[in-house]
Amino acid sequence: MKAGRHRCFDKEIALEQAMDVFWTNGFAGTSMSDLTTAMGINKPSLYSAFGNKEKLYKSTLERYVQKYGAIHAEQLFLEGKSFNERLRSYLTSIAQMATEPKLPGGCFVCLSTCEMDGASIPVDAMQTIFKINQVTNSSLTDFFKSEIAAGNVSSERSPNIMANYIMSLQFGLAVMARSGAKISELDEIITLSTEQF
Amino acid sequence: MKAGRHRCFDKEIALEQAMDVFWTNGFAGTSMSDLTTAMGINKPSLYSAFGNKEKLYKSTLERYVQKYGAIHAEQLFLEGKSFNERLRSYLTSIAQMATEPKLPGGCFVCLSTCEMDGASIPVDAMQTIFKINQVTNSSLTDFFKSEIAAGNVSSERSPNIMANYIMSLQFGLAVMARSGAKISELDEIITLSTEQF
DNA sequence: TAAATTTTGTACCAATCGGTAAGAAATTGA
DNA sequence: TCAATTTCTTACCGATTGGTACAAAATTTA
Repeated sequence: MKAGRHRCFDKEIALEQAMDVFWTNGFAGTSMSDLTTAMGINKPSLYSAFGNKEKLYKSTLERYVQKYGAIHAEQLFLEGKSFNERLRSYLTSIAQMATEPKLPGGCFVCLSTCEMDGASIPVDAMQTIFKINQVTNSSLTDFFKSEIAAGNVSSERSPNIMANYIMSLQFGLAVMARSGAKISELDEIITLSTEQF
Repeated sequence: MKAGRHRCFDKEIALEQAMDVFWTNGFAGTSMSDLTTAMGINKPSLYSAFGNKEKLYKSTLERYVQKYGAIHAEQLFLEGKSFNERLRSYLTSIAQMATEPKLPGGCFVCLSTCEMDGASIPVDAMQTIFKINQVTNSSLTDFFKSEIAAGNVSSERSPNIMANYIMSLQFGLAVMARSGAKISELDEIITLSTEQF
């Protein structure tokens, strides 16, 4: 055991609480006071445990991807389901998260991507967001490649174009959820948007 | 002619400059100094002409809808084009704006909608954004209703569901543009997303 | 128990936030 | 020319911003 006073809070729980604040208000809309209040700690404790506002932000983004990204991606590889069903499961998983009352509305990565263009987000954090989207895109592309190889989907469509289409769909669902769309409406959108597969 | 010193700046030009700043950085990410610098005026001139930060923000939103919304909507009613072509023209018009190098990335309304959930945007402004989306939705719904009545599209699909689908598509395209997607990629997404019509 | 180490709470820092008071400058109508 | 009116510039307001110095409190090792 290392010497010194013990930390009075759970670092993992505090990180998730910070994630909720950033997810709700965005980077620019979140103050350090908002964070310390939600996390139930003082500023020196926050800075000691997480660096600064930008580093904490990046940590919450990575946490978000790890906590939710994997769950959604799993739906693409469910056994005993058709290609179309798995695609819809993936989007439905995202739609459920985006409308879950216990969570902030929409998708944290989508919100962060929207904040990207301006000067309000530090360059380092922008690269983090950009990379997350890049990984999502290449994962989806790989998925469509293998599905084409397996003969589950027409080879006339480019895997990358399909990946781009699904990405814009999930972004779109997230924004719709942010503006108050119900899960039933998102389900209908998903059904309509995957008709051609 | 009214008495008193003349205004040294063009109110309409200043409003568009403010729009660009909000469109780039969002409401929370924009400071009054950002605005006065971009508009080339002093703070008292800004407050005298536009009220305060929130009122100016709402004015820029209304300006945005008036300046760009109409152009996009026109595409839906072009004569001599099929239903599918007109739908694609509508989305392409949005995609071109969202990727136009001279403009901030994406769509101002989409960005604002993403900022909605938190406490960073005043309630009054949130209602403005909500209303804009509501108008877009009902306009699209009306459009699909009349196209169904004209026999240009299957009556088996609900007009409102189609409107929701197109809205999430345009939001999705805007976010993709915000993260650096090229117009050629968005065009491919549009083609794929309108195949079923 | 004493020294070393770590976290805590308080109190503070310069800079910026949104917003305004007050007077100089410019323009009109009389 | 002179009062009335409007906008401009400067300088400022209290509050909040992100971030830190410092010492008390708590814990381990010796």
